[in-house]
Amino acid sequence: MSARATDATEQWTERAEATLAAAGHKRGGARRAVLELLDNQTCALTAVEIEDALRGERRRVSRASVYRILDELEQVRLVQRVETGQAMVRYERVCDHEEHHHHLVCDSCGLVMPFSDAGLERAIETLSERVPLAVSEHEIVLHGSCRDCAA
Amino acid sequence: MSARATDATEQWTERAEATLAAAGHKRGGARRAVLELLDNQTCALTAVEIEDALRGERRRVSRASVYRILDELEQVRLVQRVETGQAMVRYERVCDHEEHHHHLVCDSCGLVMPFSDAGLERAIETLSERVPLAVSEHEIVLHGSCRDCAA
DNA sequence: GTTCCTGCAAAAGATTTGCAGTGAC
DNA sequence: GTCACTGCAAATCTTTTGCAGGAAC
Repeated sequence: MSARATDATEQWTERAEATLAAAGHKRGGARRAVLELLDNQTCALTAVEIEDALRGERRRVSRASVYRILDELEQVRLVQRVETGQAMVRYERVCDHEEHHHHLVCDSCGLVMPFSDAGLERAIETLSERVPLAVSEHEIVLHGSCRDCAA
Repeated sequence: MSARATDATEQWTERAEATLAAAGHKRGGARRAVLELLDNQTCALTAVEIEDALRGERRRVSRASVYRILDELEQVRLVQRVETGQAMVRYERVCDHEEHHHHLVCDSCGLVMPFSDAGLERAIETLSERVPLAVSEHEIVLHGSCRDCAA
């Protein structure tokens, strides 16, 4: 299932540790666990989901550490926030070589799915040059009902 | 400055009260004050900003009421949430006859500005038919530095 | 040995809820 | 008179911070 656990993606964890080391950080077990978990996700997770997943799979990591680690990673652009209007912020890794994507949110059951669209990216790019803001990032969220909930 | 205080927009407050009445609500001073305030905004406000603005301009409204009123208004689609990644949710009125718009957020100073783009809307519309979600709404936020902060 | 990493407990901030009194119909 | 509206205070939930011990370099 997890098509992400390949050489190409293992590199993200490695790259992350290298980037952090270059920024003067030391290695640590909690952060390593968070990195490996994020590296195997297909979509964005909340801090609580990360904490729960780690408790089951790898090693227990305190919630405070999860937030601190996510914050560090966000600052060096290894992860990005995703605001889905669900009261909690979601986070996912950023992969240069991977297609930029956005999110679909089912307002009934809370399901979050990724999607990408070249036409949309083009429109955003063109537009970015016409607005009174030096655009560095953009976030697009489509809300609605997923197939299960719409049925 | 406030180009919104026209007949066309006054109608929003009226329409809102009518919609609420039809849904079985009674009128109330706090809600009226919130409606009138929202009707005169050019962009989205947070609950705290609404509370502060009302304390100065019209009448004091408790924060709990602000949240309750915004929630009611959101449910009947008279206002919509705007997630700008600033820890607090923003709200703005929904106007059928008005151009659909999205938001620019300056990550340095927190400034929020509206913008709209027909090409972008077209791209979203086309795309909406190809995703595994019955899309009811979409939200687009561009992040970056505003002119003052970029200087 | 110094500096970063981590967990725990407490704090902070936004939003929600319970309850009682007031107002609309 | 009944049911909705509102304010206040308390509760809840997410996220942040202070502190102390342990680990990395």
